[in-house]
Amino acid sequence: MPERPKTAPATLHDVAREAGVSLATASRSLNGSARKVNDDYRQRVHEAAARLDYSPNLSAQAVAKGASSTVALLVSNIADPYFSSIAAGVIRGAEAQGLIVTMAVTERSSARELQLVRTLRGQRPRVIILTGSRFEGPRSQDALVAELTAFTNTGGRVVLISQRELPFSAVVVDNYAGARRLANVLFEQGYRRFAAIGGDRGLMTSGDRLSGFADGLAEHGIAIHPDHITRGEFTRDGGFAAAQELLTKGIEAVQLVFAVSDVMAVGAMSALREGGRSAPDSIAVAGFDDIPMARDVTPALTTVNIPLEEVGMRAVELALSSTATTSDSVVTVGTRVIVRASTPLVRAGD
Amino acid sequence: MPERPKTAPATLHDVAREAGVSLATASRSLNGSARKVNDDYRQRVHEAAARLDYSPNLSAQAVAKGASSTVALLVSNIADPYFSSIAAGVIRGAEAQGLIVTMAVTERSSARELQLVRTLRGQRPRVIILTGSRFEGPRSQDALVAELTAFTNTGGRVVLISQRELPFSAVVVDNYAGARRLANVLFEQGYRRFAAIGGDRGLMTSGDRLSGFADGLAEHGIAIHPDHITRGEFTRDGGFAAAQELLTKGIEAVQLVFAVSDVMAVGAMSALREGGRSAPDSIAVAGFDDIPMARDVTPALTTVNIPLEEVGMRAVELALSSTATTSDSVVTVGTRVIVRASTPLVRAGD
DNA sequence: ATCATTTCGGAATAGGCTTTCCAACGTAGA
DNA sequence: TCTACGTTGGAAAGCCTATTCCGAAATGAT
Repeated sequence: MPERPKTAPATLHDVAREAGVSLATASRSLNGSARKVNDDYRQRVHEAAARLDYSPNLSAQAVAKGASSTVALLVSNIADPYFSSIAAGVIRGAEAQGLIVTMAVTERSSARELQLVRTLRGQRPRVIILTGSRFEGPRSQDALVAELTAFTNTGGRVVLISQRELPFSAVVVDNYAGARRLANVLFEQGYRRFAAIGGDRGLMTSGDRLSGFADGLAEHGIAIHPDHITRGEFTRDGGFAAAQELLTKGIEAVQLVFAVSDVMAVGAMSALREGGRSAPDSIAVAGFDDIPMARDVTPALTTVNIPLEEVGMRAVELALSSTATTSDSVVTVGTRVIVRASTPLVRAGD
Repeated sequence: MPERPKTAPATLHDVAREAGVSLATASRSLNGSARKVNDDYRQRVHEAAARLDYSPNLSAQAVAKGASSTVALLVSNIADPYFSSIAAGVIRGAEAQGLIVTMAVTERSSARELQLVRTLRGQRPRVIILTGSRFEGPRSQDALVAELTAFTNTGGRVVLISQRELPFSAVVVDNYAGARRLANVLFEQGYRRFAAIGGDRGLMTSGDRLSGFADGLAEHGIAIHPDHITRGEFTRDGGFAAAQELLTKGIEAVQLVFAVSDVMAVGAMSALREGGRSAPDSIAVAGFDDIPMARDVTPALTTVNIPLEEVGMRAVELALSSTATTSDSVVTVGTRVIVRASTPLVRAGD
């Protein structure tokens, strides 16, 4: 039978009184303090705590200790499978260390991102993890860097995911190499004439994947015609629109469309289908990320696997590892080309 | 140029000293206090704060005010699009109220759920939101109810999503009615012979949808043969396995498979395809939830739309609305049948 | 010009917890 | 039996902020 305190939560003070011990003893009993307390007392305190439904006030603990037990995570859009997979990894990694995750979404706005970092910093989290690729360009990030630096100066850790340009630790994906290898694999499957769908100009992830892909093709003396590269938002709808644009421009001769992310590839496949060029029969499509959904669309999507959940876990580990204390370190996770039904072998003479 | 405090974050005290005012004045200047402070002072304080990279300590504020500014959200699995869409809504709703969201994942384990509620309660969040349907059954939830009751007794708000059995406020989806309507629509499209895939027995969401569907068919004198109902985990793989089981049992005559969730339906489509019964030509498939992905699979999935993001927002609003203070209230959100390519019209005589 | 009000800065207290410091106790060694 | 030392409980200080309570200054009215 739980009590009915009606109003204020039980405090440690209440527990101490109920157990007939001092505050200090109660505190030492209920958390793993360095000092021992007599088993009799321990027990009395625990019983009293149970009786009062006591739950330690984490905020008060944070104030007293000067360190909270949270990890702050910023994502562009939690409903996007790319980010939600990373978030799952972050949550798992944090939990392994007994930390709680607080999350905020930036909606891909730098202004919001800055604002959120400001707010989140107030939580005094142990770590702030930023995902979602930044825009290139010199000055655009100054305020953010200043804010993050202030945070690290006071003992906080910052980890960037998939972003190496800012002076902080990072978990990065070798987008360039992955895309390059993808291009090679596709060439070997017989593809020769390509189109590409990128993210907004200046988005680094998109840029790296695009140039990796282009360089991979260049190894075989192939170039993508500039008219066959379109750009859109880094979303399903962005991919849809970009593919429509390709159709308008005319891609009759094109055999395969490479989209720089799976969500864009999925949108593109829908647009292509509506435009009468269904994959895989009329045109092939490849993506990047290997989000869970890539397996289940029809045709299943050829893509470059990133161990998304591992990326999230690694970010937490990196932040908390001692080496990260002294200097910024970068962990690179590998990628793997995954060939599925969306890019069948090209018949000779096609 | 940010300072280099090297160690401890600047405190309000530091700001006050730097600005040459009292602690009280600094506090009143930096947050929207009820009392006014002279513009000169305000300015001085703000400048000092900027100079010191001051960021208010949210934990300390929470202790001083006796109320934190966080919302705690529990989901089964954040990588599942159903939950990540709801989470997006919760985050948006919380942000509208200036609240921060902390998230934890239960992995569908009651034990973990209880444990997490205990931990989260320590945050003294304004609201705890639980998603993921509970299992039916009398006593299994006692400990959880006790914990949540202790929380509400001390002024916290609890909101359940898609769950009406526990004595707390809830945002519920009319699963029964939606499934029933779906059955009617499918009947009108000409379907007569059905199979169904459910979640684990005892999972309420699954049960409601299954019985709604069955009742909808019963209105037209149709029943599903017991052999044509299988169950699996509430995941993509669960749907895959359940569909395989259906194939084994033999569903030659079946025209349409209804899965109680879209993720299961997606898994089922894959299994059916592998088994030589591709949708929509060889068999039709319908799901429930209308996750974003439902649009993009091929064939696009007929399903019952739930405004997932709205559900999340509503949960926050409900928790914070004054009416919820006095008694537990239930908000029901409507559903809408969405017909897509996975359930084409049945040719007469088929 | 005087008195009643209002305005607003500052000192002090509260809030829940951790931790340092002190003192009392018990044990062991001589 | 006496001293030295390690244990362990308790009192109190400290963490950072909000807010109450005072008092002084400024304002307005008569």
